[in-house]
This record gives sequence, C-alpha cells and structure tokens, in this order.
Amino acid sequence: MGLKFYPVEAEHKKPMRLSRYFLPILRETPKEAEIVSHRLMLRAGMIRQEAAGIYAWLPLGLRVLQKVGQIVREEMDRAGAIELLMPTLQLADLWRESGRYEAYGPEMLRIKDRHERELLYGPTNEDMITEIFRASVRSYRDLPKILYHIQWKFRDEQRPRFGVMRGREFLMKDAYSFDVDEASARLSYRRMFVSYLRIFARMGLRAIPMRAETGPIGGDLSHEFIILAQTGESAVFCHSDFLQLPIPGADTDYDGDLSPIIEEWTRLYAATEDVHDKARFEAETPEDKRIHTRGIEVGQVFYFGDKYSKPMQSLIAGPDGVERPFQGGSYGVGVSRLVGALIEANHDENGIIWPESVAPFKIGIANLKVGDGPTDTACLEIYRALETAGVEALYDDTDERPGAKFAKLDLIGLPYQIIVGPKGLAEGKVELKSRATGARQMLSPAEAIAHFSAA
RNA sequence: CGGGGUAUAGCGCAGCCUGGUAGCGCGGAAGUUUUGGGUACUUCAGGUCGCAGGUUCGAAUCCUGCUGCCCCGACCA
Repeated sequence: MGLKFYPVEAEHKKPMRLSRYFLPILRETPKEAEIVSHRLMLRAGMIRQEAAGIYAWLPLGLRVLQKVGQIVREEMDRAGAIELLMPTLQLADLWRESGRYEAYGPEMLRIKDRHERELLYGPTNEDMITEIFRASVRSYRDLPKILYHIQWKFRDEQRPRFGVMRGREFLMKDAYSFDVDEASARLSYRRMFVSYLRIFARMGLRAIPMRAETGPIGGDLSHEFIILAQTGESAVFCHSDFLQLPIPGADTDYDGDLSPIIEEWTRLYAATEDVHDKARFEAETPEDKRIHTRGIEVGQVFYFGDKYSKPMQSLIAGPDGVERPFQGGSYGVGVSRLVGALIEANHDENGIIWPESVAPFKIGIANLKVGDGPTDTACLEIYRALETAGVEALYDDTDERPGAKFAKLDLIGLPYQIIVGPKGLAEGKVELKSRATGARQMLSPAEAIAHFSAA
C-alpha cells in the first residue's frame, strides 16, 4: 500500500469581508486599560482579558502575533538556529536537577497531576533543552548548535499590568546555544546579537542593545534590546548615534566574522537605569548626543557558560578526548510583548498605525454605500483583484455610516485604505489613503489595484 | 508582597449615605431618516446588582467573611 499525497496550494492569508469576520470593536475604553497599547488592543478587538495577565487573542490580534512570530522565525533560521517545540508543562524533578526548583520562587506556577506528580508551567526552558541536548550530543563534532522554539510561557507576576506588555502568560521565542568552549560560545552570542538587530528592524523598530544585568538566569555577558518609547517601563540612557547605525543586511554571512557589527553596536554608551553610570555616560557621550528617555525591553541575550550543563552533567568530548560541560547561552524575544510595544511605538490619537511587515491586513477597503450598485461592484472588483494578487485586505462591506467606517479603519490601523463611494465613482475614482501619513490620492480602481498587485 | 481603590446589562457609569424589589449613555435588534469623518428620532431586547452568610416584614443599599479586578510601590521578558 503506497502513500497517497494530496497536493495543496501554498496557504497564504486571504482577504476577508468584515461582515463575515470577527472584529469586536469597542467604542469606549474599558476602564482597566491604562496605557495606550492596552487600550487600543482592547478597542480594536485584538485581545480580550480572561484573567489578570491572561488574554485571549482574537482574530485581528492573532494575525499580528503570527506575523511577529514569523519574522522572528525567519531571522532565527537565517542565523542558523534550528526550530523545535518544547512543552509548556515540565517536571519539577528536571528543575531540581539544575537546582532551580527551589531558587525560582513564587513566580513559577506549580501544578500537580492526578498522580500527585509535581509539574510546573514553564517560565523558561534552559533546563529542558539541556536535558534534550545531553541525551544525544556528546562530541564537539556536533557543535556548535543553536536550538529555539516559540512557545507560551507563564510567570506568575505579582502584579501583571500594561496588557500584553507584562502579562502572566506570554508568547516568547527562546533560543539556546551549545558550544564546546567559551570562544566558540561568544561566536554564537554574536550570531544571535546580529540576528536581533535584524528582527526588530524588520518590524520597523529601532532596538538598541544595552548592557544589562544578568538577572536570575545568570552568566557574565548580556544585552537587553530596548526600543525607545515615552511609555516604556524603565529609564534608559544612550548615545543618539544609535538611531543612525546601519542594520546588517539579509545577506549577512553568519558564518563569517561578525565582530565589526558587534563592535559598531556596542561601542557607544547605552544603559538602563539600574546599571547606569552617570560619570561614564557624560565622559563618553557629547552633551548634544545624550538621550535620556524611557524604553521597553523586547529581547535579551545571555551568555551563561556551564551554569546548566555542569549541574546537569551535559558533557561534550573535545578534540583532546576530554569531556567537559558545554558552554551555553540563551536568547529571548518577547513575541506577545512586541505586539504591545509595536503599538506604543506606532499610534496616534485615532488609533494604531501598523508597520506593513506586521499589519494584520495590508489594506482596508471601505464601501461607503453598501447597496448602491456601482459602489458594490467597484468594491468587489477591487476585493477580488487583491485576492487574486494575494494581497491581504479587509473589506468593510457592512451597512454603516461612512464616518463610523473611517473611524474603525483608523483605529485598527491598516497601512492603506481604499475608500470607495458614489461621489468618487462618479469621476471614475476611488481614494487611496495612507494611514501613516494621511496622504490621499484619487485613482481609478484599476490604478489602485495595480498599486498593490505589481510587487 | 505592602498600600489604596473597585465590583450594578457587552462597554462606560448613576443609584447605596437616608433599605421598599434597578436606571442612564454607548453598543445590540426592528423601523423611519440620513448618506464622504462615530446622523437624528421611535420602539424593543438585555441584569441571580461578584460570592456566601447575617440584620430586617423587606437588602444593590446596612454588617461580617471570601473572591475577582484595577491603581501606586517593590519585582520582573
């Protein structure tokens, strides 16, 4: 009996008619939402809170979450990291072996199953990845390796707040590097560092690597990647030239020498307030180049050596035949947090302004007079043409007032709006509006379609 | 975890002080109207007043306990 294959077309996100979609817009802001990203995510129907720090991702929010995750995935893969998927629940015994079970404290959610086995909802995966790695890798010949996954984590924060920016349950990419010695481990660290520059840049964010304390995970080399935002959680100090530094290209050779990039991006002063050295800042940074603002941490890279490999006896035989613990690092990106951070960085008084790379849809089509023959026809023509071209569009075919449609489209922040109504059509035109700039141009429907289907 | 709030319809709120069986706006449904930046009007539907005790003839309202949620701080991706 042979296997039978059913070929299917490659999936891509299709356009959607709003009348068939699920987009629960709120006109008023729920009172619990304090910061702008939280307010806008609730109002735009992206998320719904189910418990303190625990959210359901509604369709619009999910699309953004998946796009952010996909960019992270593509850049991890480009840097040579390998994706796997570890479970959310872990055995307590694993954490006892690394010595972290008692150390972690009440932030860790501890659970018992029906057999009274002690489990925990993973707040991170160093212990588990070490266990997976040691089961099969024993030789330096198999190194270096970088493994990662994108998985939900849980940290029982004493005080969750800021919506998805500091939830208890959160989606995180965490990567782990395995090397035979420190020199090699530092090369892995550099790969991840450069990869992070690209990840955030692709989302339209300028993330600045700042020297960081190593925190409970441990180690002696660490950077936090921080985006500048007035509403950020911590005060930051940095050199303004960071805003100008070039982002490594997609053609960056991750097997080559990355040190020039690292040098360029770590030369200038950048620190969060907890490690800020005022004297050094002022000595190294000219007065007119000093930035003092607030920032949101969106990623962190650690080198932690044998912190886990040693207690867990994950040993690698080197070229000399001697076994030693591998040298490790871990590299996190807060995927769900980034969705909030993106809104903090991209909004105005009317709502969200998505960068194209993470927008839930690229275009919103507003039918200003549903039921009017020529208007309906023109909208459908555009909608179908975009569908054929594989352009993600949301067609507002609901029977609402034009003003309500404009407000809704501005709120959910799709990069482009195609506005179709009888007035414009009388001239043979539809309006194309950029959400970011507010620029409008009148085009024929065919021109509007060509504007997006060419690329 | 300390401190402070709050809990009444999907959302935002009033009613509580001075107990008498629940109301407003938005949203939803039906309709008329309107038609390029959240139109106006009419009608309708929707609530075990967080939970459990207690006081009382009677509790959203007073008392006790519990829980959820929010804010400030400490802490954290």
